[in-house]
Amino acid sequence: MAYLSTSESSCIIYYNCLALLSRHPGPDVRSQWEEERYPEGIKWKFLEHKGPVFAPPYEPLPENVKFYYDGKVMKLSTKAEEVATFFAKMLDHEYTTKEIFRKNFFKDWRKEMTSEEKSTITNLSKCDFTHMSQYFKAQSEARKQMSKEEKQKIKEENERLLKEYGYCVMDNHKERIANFKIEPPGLFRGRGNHPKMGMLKRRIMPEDIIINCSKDSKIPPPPPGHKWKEVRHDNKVTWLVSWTENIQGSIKYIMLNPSSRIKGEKDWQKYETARRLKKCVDKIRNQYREDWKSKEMKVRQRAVALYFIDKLALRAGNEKEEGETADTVGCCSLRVEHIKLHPELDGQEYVVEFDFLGKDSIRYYNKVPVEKRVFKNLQLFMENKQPEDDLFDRLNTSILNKHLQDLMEGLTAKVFRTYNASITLQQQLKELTNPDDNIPAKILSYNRANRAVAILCNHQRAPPKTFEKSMMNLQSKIDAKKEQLADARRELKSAKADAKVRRDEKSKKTVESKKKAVQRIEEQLMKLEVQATDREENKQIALGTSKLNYLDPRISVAWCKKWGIPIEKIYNKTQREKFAWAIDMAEEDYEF
DNA sequence: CGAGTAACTTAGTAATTTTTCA
DNA sequence: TGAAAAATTACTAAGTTACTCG
Repeated sequence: MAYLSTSESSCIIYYNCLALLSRHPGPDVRSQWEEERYPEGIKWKFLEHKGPVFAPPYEPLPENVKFYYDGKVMKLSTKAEEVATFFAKMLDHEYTTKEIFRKNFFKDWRKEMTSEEKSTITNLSKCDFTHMSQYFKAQSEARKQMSKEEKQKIKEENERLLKEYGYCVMDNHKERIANFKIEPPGLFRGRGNHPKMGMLKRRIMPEDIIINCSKDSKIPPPPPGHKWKEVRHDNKVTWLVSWTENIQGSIKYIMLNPSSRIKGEKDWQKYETARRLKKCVDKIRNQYREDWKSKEMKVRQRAVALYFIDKLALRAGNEKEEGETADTVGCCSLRVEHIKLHPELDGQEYVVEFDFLGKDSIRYYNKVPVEKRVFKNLQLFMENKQPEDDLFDRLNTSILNKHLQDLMEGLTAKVFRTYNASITLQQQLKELTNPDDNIPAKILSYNRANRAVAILCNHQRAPPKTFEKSMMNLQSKIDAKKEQLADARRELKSAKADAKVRRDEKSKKTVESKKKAVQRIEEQLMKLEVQATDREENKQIALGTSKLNYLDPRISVAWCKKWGIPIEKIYNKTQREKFAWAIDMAEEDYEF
């Protein structure tokens, strides 16, 4: 598309044109869309939706499902029973064995009890939820055993819900909503060692809900007998619905799907900012290397932190309120206890050993050789400090981001992650793609490039429970295929011998077809082996997060075009929807 | 500044659906 | 054709960043 420029200022126009072209172009396309270059901060002009879908009401257990306290049957009040079922449903989970979880749960559960229940039920260990738990297991089993028709009915009901509540209209477009269902009540499951795990997540009522839509839209009615907390018309924000959650007191939102115009444009902008960083990253690197020598402690700390963020793709690391969340850190919040300095380690000089829990309590462990000056600075920062003291005591994310803003408009710490991820993919693809490879081998190269990024960003996953088994299955498949290949080769050989003797057309044909068979099997074997390699290398690494959030999709699209790889091999349906803008726009010569 | 809040992006895991293969 | 495995989607927690207010 010739009119597509990659400059940021034309993003909005481009996207709107694209959206229109691919949807239903009206007669006055241009003027209509050019109007939509909103003034500062305005996100939309028209917004209409149906409001959220609430969690289904609690259905009390059948009479024959019992709860036992201290060995004796006890009938619970509806409210207490509901909370008890939350615990019962998690009985098989490790959570329910954790002291903090049990303590928090019991405290919140007691709040829901009648005074009578409260005086009887004083010890969680005397509570027997096993019958309830069995009942739920049977229920889920029964759900699996449902007939085709019953399943179909449920599916249709879900589709109806989606059709009715899953879409909104924002400025002439019907857009998919990401999370139109309100989170149901349950027990809070934090990640890692969360001090609030097990607390009761209360049921959200219409009275908790703030609706955001335009004044001239049809305002969604609250459920009968209820009222919204508030209806507002704020077009400086993108959310449709919000409520305050009771565990951390934070606000939750209903927003649009990543395929929507508003999210797509923002995503595009993000990558354009990262590309602007590409242009000045050398200058910035020289600058922070100079700053390592600064007389000012604050400047030195800032420069070393920025070096880590750039080199290791660490997150900014905001301060967190102690006791409110799991103890995790990012760059600016690193403590002395999180790094070890090795003047020499395994033949390398000036090695820094990192060991800390990052976002989602995922462990970051890395031994990194650094420049001497960085090393000396770190020694300085750690002087006279306790393990639990901040490494960068003169620095926080606000100071760092203010500095970055001065270096480049729109630059913040997270832009470095985006930049380094995308540039790494591009460079790895160049390095790893072998033009002579077939498609599966090229895709392996792509996955390896993707993997390099995931490793850089420390995107981990728990190894799948069935990993070992599935590897073994694959290996036996490979072995079987090898045997099949040996057989086919033998057959080919004898056919050749036969043809030599007979010298007729028919036996020649047989040779040809046997040759083809061998080739086919060789290819199949190769595909299996590639698959095995790929899977093994992926054991603990999650590719999805970087693909979805850090890699400029135009790099991948261009790579597919260049090597004739169908885009479906790289992006599934959801991903193609999210990256529709990139798929239409990037040509094979696209450079990040 | 420093604390607090709002808005939005990024994240791993659980649940569900689709595909594969005996 | 149905069970197992793989792929996808749903879910919601946990980050970052900008901004306000005293």
